[in-house]
Amino acid sequence: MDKPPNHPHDSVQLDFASVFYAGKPEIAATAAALSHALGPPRQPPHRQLMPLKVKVQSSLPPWPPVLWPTAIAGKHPMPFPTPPPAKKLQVRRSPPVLPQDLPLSAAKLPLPGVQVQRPLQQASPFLTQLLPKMEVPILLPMHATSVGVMLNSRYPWSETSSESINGTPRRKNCKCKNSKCLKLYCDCFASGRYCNDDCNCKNCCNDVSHETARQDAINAVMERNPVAFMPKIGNIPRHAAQNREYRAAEGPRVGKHMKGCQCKRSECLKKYCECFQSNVLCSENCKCTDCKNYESSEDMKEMRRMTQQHGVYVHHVQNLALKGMIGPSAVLPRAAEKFSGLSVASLGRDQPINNNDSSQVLSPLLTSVPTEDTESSVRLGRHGVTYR
DNA sequence: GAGTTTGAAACT
DNA sequence: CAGTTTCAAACTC
Repeated sequence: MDKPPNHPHDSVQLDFASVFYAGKPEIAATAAALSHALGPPRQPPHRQLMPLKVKVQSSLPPWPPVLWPTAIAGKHPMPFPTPPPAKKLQVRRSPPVLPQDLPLSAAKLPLPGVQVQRPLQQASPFLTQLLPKMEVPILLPMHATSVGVMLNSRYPWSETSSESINGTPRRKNCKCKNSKCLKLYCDCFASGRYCNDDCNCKNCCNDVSHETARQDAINAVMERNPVAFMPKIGNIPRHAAQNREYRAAEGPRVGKHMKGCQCKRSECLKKYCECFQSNVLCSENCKCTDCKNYESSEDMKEMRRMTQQHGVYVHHVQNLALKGMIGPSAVLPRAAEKFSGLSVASLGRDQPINNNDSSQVLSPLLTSVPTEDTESSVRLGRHGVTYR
């Protein structure tokens, strides 16, 4: 059994980075003001990522092994990692929900397997009044081995449930050979899990007996990319994150890949594409080529429909597309119809995002955007993306 | 099940 | 930071 962490557990720490991740830098400024009002942070401010720390009475047990509510966590309880260096983004604890979607008002909700006994609103009357009104998704980044980390994986929608969702199997076990399961190549590692007996990995160091090496690897990853363990899918509406029916609904999820994909050959219609695999549409974050993972793409619709209904990988659909039975020609008129009268800001993903390949259906809609070149036109559209 | 393709992660 | 290499999953045969 792992030793409890040596954390003071009488505080809840919000990190401004969370707010930045949520795309709300202005809220971060507010949080900074709050932080100032509540007193100096324990750690010196680091650039703009000055932590807001709210001291509250503690009734949390000092060391509950993080009991993931499902079997996702594998057979081992996740030990609380040792805190990374102060410059790293960190927070003391957070519930196992999609953090980008966690409003402060939801922080008081009891979550499976985790006791949240001290709602943030209780920390300060000021917070109580102000924060719930913000409707701000608050990220609660955590150490790389903690619950929050588990939200970062290639199967973001299977994180909160042990069962398969609409035929989508839950996380697979890895088969790593060379990475020792200590790099982000390993999905177990990337999602904060220990490998288990069901994995087929070799020379695995992602287990309790290699905790030191594992921690070093985590730190190394965080060094390269402080948000490496953050959830990859963001902008998920509050109700969606925890609503099983919503998650199981047919069609792409609402939300987007935070980093975006860079697919070149898969047209973002295969699981190579992280967006497609995560069942979200590509977004302005993506740098993909020949993307067909956008809302009105018939290819995408058909691919998803067949995948979900038959559980068969739908190369058939691609063949249809190649034969011209479905494809961009079917997309454009619809897009044109939808686009007419809409502002650039509503372009969204109703049309191909990236036209790096000029041979690919350069939509006349895009050329109608008054910009200097096509690429910038596309970018304008991307930044105006709206999701319902 | 072996081999190929793909794109993210890691490295230079 | 762009280009290259490594890696493991997805995919094909």
